[in-house]
Amino acid sequence: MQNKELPVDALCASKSKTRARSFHHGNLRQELIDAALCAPDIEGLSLRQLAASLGVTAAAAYRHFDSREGLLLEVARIGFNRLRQRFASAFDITVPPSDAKEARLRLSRLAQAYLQFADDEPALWRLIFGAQAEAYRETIESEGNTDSYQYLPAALLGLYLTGVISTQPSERDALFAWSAVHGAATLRSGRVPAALLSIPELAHEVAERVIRAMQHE
Amino acid sequence: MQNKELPVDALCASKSKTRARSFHHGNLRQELIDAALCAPDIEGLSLRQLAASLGVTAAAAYRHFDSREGLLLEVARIGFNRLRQRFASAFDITVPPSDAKEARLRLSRLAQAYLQFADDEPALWRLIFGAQAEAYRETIESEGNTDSYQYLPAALLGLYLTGVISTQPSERDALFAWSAVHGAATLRSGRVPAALLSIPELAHEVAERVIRAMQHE
DNA sequence: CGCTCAAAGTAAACAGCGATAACATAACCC
DNA sequence: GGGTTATGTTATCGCTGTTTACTTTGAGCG
Repeated sequence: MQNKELPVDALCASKSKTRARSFHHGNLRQELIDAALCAPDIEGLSLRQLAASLGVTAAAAYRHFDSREGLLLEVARIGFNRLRQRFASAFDITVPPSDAKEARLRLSRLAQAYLQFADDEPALWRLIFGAQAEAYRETIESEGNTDSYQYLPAALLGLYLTGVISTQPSERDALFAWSAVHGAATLRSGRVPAALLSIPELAHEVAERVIRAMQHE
Repeated sequence: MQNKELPVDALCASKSKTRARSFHHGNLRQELIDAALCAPDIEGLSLRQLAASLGVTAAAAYRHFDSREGLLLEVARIGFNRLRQRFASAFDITVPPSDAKEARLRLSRLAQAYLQFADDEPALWRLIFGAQAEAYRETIESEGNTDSYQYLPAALLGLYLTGVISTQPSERDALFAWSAVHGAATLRSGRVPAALLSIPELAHEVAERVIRAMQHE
């Protein structure tokens, strides 16, 4: 697992590196992935066009990937990693929240990470939560990459430990919270034009509503 | 607009009608739509295979549709209509809810309609809420088919009128409710294996949580 | 009844796609 | 340097959506 991703930089702009390598491309595998990451519609991209844009034949790609789906799987892997990194930036999961205010903030920041990811990288978002999402998810989870699922339960538990909610959060609580945030991201991407709220505002609102829904009587 | 849909019958099973029409098929347009409705993956279906399954050349389909997308648009139209019919069956929008209990039930039944549609017709669900959803939605809404959007605001207003919630529901309330239900449907289809709750139970839970989230202090 | 004509099918072709096989080149290692 | 291997290319296959030109059918009408 060689994570060369580095920052979420905008290397998407630079079309050709104008390096003009003679025969061996030198870095084709990574550049195919990078180019795919930049595509406006990752699921719908053409392997031939992608290869051609790197000045290479389509067949060359098959030295590095079993199939088109194999490339997309690799891209999806990066997508999941980027989302996980955003979760990790939302709050430090290893230390408990100091007080109720911070516990609330954690949930809000988690929602914000989710929404911002969908907004910043819509193509990647559609890839990993779109039609083929299940296949990618299964494959990638089977490789042990499941720690993304820790953050939401941890955030909810923090609410309980700081007294924001009075009962221990259940799996159904987590599922509802996830539903609300995921639905908000889906609706925001495309459906609602230009959006009523900014992403931080929306994240805050969704988080507060989810918390309120957990405060039984 | 000739709505021949009729019931959501299981005509999907019958492969060939064994009618053996000589040259003119007689009903090709409708049968193409019907066959597409039965496909396990509508977005990914092949026009050639679809035509062949009806004993007809692919080019014949172009007598009835501009393109493959044109056919899918027609299928999406039916999808939106079926969803709207399910909404209409959830409650009678022309009469206000009699009491608080019925107002709550209305929201729950609306959520159930949404979830049941996603569960009963997953391919159709993916088509109208999937990758190309925006395009279909825009086209179909521009034809005036927007009354599906009345039900959720109406249900929320009913909650206000019967005193379940104390403030008039805003557009953001509706957006959150929609997010929660849509997210639940998305997560349920595929992600959560076999599901923790039955659809009516899930619908009830989501509705109650959404209501609770609207009951500010 | 027979003529006409438009509607609705066919067959053949095109470009583009993913994928494979056979071949060519370049780099690396001893 | 020479053989091996990694990594390219070219050619080809079957499939796709789509268009063109042709053919068949059925319905209207004098």
